[in-house]
Amino acid sequence: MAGVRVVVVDDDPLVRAGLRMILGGAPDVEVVGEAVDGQDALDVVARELPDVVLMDIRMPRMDGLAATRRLKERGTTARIIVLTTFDTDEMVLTALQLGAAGFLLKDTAPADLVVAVRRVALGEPMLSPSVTTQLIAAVTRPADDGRRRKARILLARLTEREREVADAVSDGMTNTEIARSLHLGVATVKTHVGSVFTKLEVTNRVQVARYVHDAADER
Amino acid sequence: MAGVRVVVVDDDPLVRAGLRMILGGAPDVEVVGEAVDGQDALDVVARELPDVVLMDIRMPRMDGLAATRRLKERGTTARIIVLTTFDTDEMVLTALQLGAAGFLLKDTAPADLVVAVRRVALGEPMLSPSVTTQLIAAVTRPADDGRRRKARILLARLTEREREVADAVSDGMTNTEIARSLHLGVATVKTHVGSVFTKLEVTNRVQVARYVHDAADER
DNA sequence: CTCCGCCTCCACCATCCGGTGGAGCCAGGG
DNA sequence: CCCTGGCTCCACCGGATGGTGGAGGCGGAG
Repeated sequence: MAGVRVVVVDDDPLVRAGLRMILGGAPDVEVVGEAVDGQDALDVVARELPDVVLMDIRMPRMDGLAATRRLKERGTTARIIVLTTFDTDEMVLTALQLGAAGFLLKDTAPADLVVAVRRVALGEPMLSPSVTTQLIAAVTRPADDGRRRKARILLARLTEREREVADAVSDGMTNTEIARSLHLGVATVKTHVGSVFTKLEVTNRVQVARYVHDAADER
Repeated sequence: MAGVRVVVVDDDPLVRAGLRMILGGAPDVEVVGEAVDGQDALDVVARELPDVVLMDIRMPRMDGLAATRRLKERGTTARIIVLTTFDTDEMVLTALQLGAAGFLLKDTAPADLVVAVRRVALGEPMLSPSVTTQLIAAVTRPADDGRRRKARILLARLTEREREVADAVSDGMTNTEIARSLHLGVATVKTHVGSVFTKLEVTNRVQVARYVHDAADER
């Protein structure tokens, strides 16, 4: 194999030159093209069919995320590494959802950049540590946020039976259906539903459903 | 600084020896203790107060995930790297939610293992490529799963007004409240609620709330 | 043993819901 | 110009819901 073919996309000539120099130092990597914005990138990638694209985000005309989307829509085989100075949560998630294979900060060490290009060319992902941290936060955070905890606490005050009834209620069952399904009298169900309302401090069953769902959605 | 202090936890003596040898090759890393299972690990970590713990998952008595949870509960300052042969989605997410700083497969190259220990000691995360891939999948996937899409499609059939009413319904409001809040007659609200039921193919408002919630929870 | 909490049920009643079958108004498209 | 679809409202009805007060059984804590 002739090495990894790379296209560099950045509106700053200095950055392009720097990347060219860094990547040029690796014998198995070859920079086969440059683009100055997203629009340009579409053409260059179409012409050069590179293995990897190093894509800046902030660029005139078309930004890196939009360009990534377009490339993916066109079914490009090139793996895309997003390369930027800033790493907001939103950008990270957006880029990855668009199918970016890597997300690196511009403070990445030259050696790591080369490693990233090689790894991504092999189909592996490569993220900067802080990006990984954000990603971990993204899957960890939802595990315990505000109203979730409140819902848990309130639901914990329910007795076993009440909880069963509350679950049934939030499945959209009527009292009669619940009675049948739990082998109870309708009167009993109504009693339980009543105490659920009191304990959760609500006045109708839709609100019960909200609490149960909030407390539930385990991920 | 005297180097990174590491405790190795694995029930297999061969694995422990191997790790000791790999890490021993690095002058700035020192293996200060070993444990043969999770229970043991708690003691050793409490005694040695290491910077980093290399934790196997499959172990007798107490597995690595449980041990990680316990350590975190006790407010340990040690960063934990989970080290295992297998990487099921579930384990990865669980470990990270428990606060593991790293998740490495046992096929990791010795050099990378040392790098991981150093990076984790500095507070950065370190994941094997395949683990990173899973993590990306985990944050990308929820963007469109089964009943979510169905809910979206059904809700799309609602008119503007009906959608407003549906939202109000799933906030737990009564028809009268909705009427007031949207400056409508109660009769109108009832009409809208009726068509919402028809279009969503449900028979009561709790089920409407389910659809709206399913379609909603953007992440 | 007695009290307390939970579970089970009852009756009564006002209100809310959900279903049905209308009707008038308006804007956009054929 | 008429038809369609969305929005607004009306009346009527049976059944479901939510609120109140009460009662008996049962098991555990004091």
